[in-house]
Amino acid sequence: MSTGTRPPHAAVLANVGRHIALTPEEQGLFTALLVPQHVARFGYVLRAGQPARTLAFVVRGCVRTFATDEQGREAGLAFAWEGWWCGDAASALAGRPATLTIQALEATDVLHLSLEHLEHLCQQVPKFERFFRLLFQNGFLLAQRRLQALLQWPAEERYRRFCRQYPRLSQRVAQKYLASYLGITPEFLSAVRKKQP
Amino acid sequence: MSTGTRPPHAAVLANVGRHIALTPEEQGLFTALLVPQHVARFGYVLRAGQPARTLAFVVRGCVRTFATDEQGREAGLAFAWEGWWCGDAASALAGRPATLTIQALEATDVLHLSLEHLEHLCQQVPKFERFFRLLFQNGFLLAQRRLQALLQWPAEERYRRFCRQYPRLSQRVAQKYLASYLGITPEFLSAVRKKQP
DNA sequence: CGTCTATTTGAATGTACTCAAAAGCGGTGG
DNA sequence: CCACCGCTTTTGAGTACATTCAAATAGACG
Repeated sequence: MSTGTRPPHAAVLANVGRHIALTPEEQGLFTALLVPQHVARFGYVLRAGQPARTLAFVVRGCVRTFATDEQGREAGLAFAWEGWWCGDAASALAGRPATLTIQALEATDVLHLSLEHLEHLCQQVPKFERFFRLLFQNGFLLAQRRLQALLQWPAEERYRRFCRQYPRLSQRVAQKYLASYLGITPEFLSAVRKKQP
Repeated sequence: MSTGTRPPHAAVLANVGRHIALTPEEQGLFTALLVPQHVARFGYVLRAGQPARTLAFVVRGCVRTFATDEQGREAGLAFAWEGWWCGDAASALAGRPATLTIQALEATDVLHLSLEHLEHLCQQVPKFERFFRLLFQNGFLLAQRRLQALLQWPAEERYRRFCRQYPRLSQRVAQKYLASYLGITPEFLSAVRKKQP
């Protein structure tokens, strides 16, 4: 008879388990390092200027990662929802304050893993090197596909492809955030949508 | 008294050595897996449609990696010169034919490491997991910075920043390839340059 | 020196942006 | 549960940034 409550780390263990097999002890080692955080809608998982020390796994909810330039313009870099990782890895690795902001678009629960803990973990359980290799490898591949999209397709095509690739997400987040991710203005996205419903 | 010829794998060992320390035996294991290739100017390290099985380290010369769309438009994704790695990792990992093309811009020497060998190597010498984690991590960070550039800066600004960041490279490669990398036409790059010499 | 390709130049065009205002929609409180 | 308020989306006019096409010039390499 189930209690009805899922073990709090089941989702992240499933995520890790997709790439490496862990013993129960290793699972314990790992989950002991995770720090849960609840973030209200429109709250922040990370703000530019604050110390960036962690990668965060989204257990529930949805966030967007963006960069803000001097004129206050926002460039949407990524979305992350249940089962995805987010973070300002560049700043965390360099030991510098965050340059990126991570904002919750819904009530969101995340698990933080600090980079110090990550390094420890990799030394104690070398399998984790592999996991994070695959994680960054995947992030790299996704970023490269997005580069290609920005370089060679017009806005309308980028929008259509995004909707095909992430149909759920395109319904889930407000259009202004989609526009920022696609590299266009909300007004122009609206015009694009009128043509392609 | 030196022979005047540098050991053929010195450059790649130095590159790996920046992140992990190898014993002489481990160095031997690694270099035994590398397959050298010489590519003439405007020859190809990899062509779209061919099997993509390797990552390649540039010992000498300079290459560009680009994607070609249905209309034949090229999107410059990366340059690689002495001391950098290149490859179509996405295709190689998926076991599918290359979608990217890697073209030599000068007479170039590369060392190929197949992904099968990479996996073997990681199992025999787990330190290599770490090396490739850091390699992909770095690639991810660079790709993310480029995304930000494309999303929030106009062409002129992207060009100026590129010249500041890679002054040598901006002299080394033809402008048409630079333009493709910056996401603009050669004609417009020419106009931008007239204003900012 | 001659050929071939890269770069420059200019005019016409198109794609996407800015600014302003109206319409729509959703979350919140009454 | 409904109505209101505020934010998001839509609409439209005017503009800017970047492209396309064509042709002239400059540079590189054999």
